[in-house]
Amino acid sequence: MTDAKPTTTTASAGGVESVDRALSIVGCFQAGDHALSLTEIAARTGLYKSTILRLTVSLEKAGYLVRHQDKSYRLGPELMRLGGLYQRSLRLEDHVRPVLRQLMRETGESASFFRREGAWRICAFREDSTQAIRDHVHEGDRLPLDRGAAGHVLTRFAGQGSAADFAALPLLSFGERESETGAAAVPVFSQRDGLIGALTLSGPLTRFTGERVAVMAPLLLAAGSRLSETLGGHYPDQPSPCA
Amino acid sequence: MTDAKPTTTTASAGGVESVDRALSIVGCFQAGDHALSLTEIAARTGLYKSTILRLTVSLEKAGYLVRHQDKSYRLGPELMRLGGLYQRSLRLEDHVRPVLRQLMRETGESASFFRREGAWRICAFREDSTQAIRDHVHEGDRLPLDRGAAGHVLTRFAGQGSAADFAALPLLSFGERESETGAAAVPVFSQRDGLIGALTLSGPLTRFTGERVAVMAPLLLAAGSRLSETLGGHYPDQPSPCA
DNA sequence: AAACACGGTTCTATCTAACAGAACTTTTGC
DNA sequence: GCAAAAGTTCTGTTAGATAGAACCGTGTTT
Repeated sequence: MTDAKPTTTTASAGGVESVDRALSIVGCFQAGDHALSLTEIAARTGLYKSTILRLTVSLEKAGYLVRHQDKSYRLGPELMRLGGLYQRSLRLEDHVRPVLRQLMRETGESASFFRREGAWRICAFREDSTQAIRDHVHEGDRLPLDRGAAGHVLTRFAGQGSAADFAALPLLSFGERESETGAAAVPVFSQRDGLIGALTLSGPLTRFTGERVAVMAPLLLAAGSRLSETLGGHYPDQPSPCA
Repeated sequence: MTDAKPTTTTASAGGVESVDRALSIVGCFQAGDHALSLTEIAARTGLYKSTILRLTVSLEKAGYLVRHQDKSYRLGPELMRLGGLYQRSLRLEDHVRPVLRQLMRETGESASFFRREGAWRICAFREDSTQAIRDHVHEGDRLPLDRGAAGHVLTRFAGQGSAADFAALPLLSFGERESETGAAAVPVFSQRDGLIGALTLSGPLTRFTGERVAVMAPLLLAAGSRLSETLGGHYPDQPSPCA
């Protein structure tokens, strides 16, 4: 074994060890990586090169990795195709995307929709602000659930939320995850699934002053309420049209 | 073995069989699938349920699948994160996206950037037309290389292209891949890699008349040339600024 | 020109991980 | 309530996967 240890283990968790290893190869790619050498992958995963060579043949066949002539490995296009399948399997884009676009137009800040997945929140949809200074989150990014306005919404409204919870909306954060980023978020409900996500505005702290938040808040609340209604859910004091 | 046979085989191709199997589980999800049952996955992959149950534990741990309380499986968020990593690893978005947006604004049709990956072409970036009637391709989609204007560009200009090839631009297609879709495409070059992709306009045949194509052609050619220059490549008769 | 370092590739003895598929349990539909 | 279908558990067998040494090719240094 080379000096780094694989982070995955099947000892107590079930699963198939060689699948774990293969996916750890894919998972060792990071933002900013253009390509990785065999040696670099070995260093990052702790797997023997001979093991990697065999595992990567399967990954290449499936389109998860591409090997180039200089022997380097790059992530492959099948990941993007599957990522799009995942995003569309949520069946939310037609509802969420227009609302994000409008919020971005109205407020000038980046508008995102986060979903909870286990102990994380996933940026499922995003419309970046057109301003040069903005926070950088990408669709697909996985962020911690215990930090940021969206994380607080996804935690606090998991059980539908009380009147006091709603009265506190939008939930705000100042530099919790990224020291210079502010955010405001509200919940989104559907009829079938209850809380399905958090609608969020985010940007640099300098643009999240009290005055600016006072302007954004009613727009965000209205958008969250309207989107919930579109999906068959509703905020309190606004009965569902189906009720 | 259940009645369907797995499509992947390692008999002559190398690789690790259980990794092939695991990835065939992920790969059996199709557009329109919201969730799949264990039985449905077994039918699509030809794997025993007991085998699937073990393989999916690894896939769930890695975030590629999510198992819900009703026992169904859905694609997981890690795919979207990795898909985004792949897209950004191309290091093209900052150059390509603005050009696609402008082309879409100027022409009203969907603008895409396709890359070749083996025997396929991948839609790496896309700006959908805002018109209600438009063709439906998504970023990440994999399309055949031997059909469509973009496919012809990626084939014909692989070796830089001759003067006659450039004179024929933009390459056109009418209902080759989708019977009601028209497309026009030009190549994009970079200094380091030569042909890196095809810039494409596409839409319903009814909007790809001779007159309409005559309007689009110079806009598309200018965009392809400009984008190539931005990336250090160039079209003939337009020497590289670095030369 | 020779030696060395590094990255990538091949090979194989060993062992255990993975599978097939039966049996069992739970859920669903009639 | 019962049958069918879906999901889950179990285990004997063996073939597949690994560890890691040996080898090869390329680039650098002396």
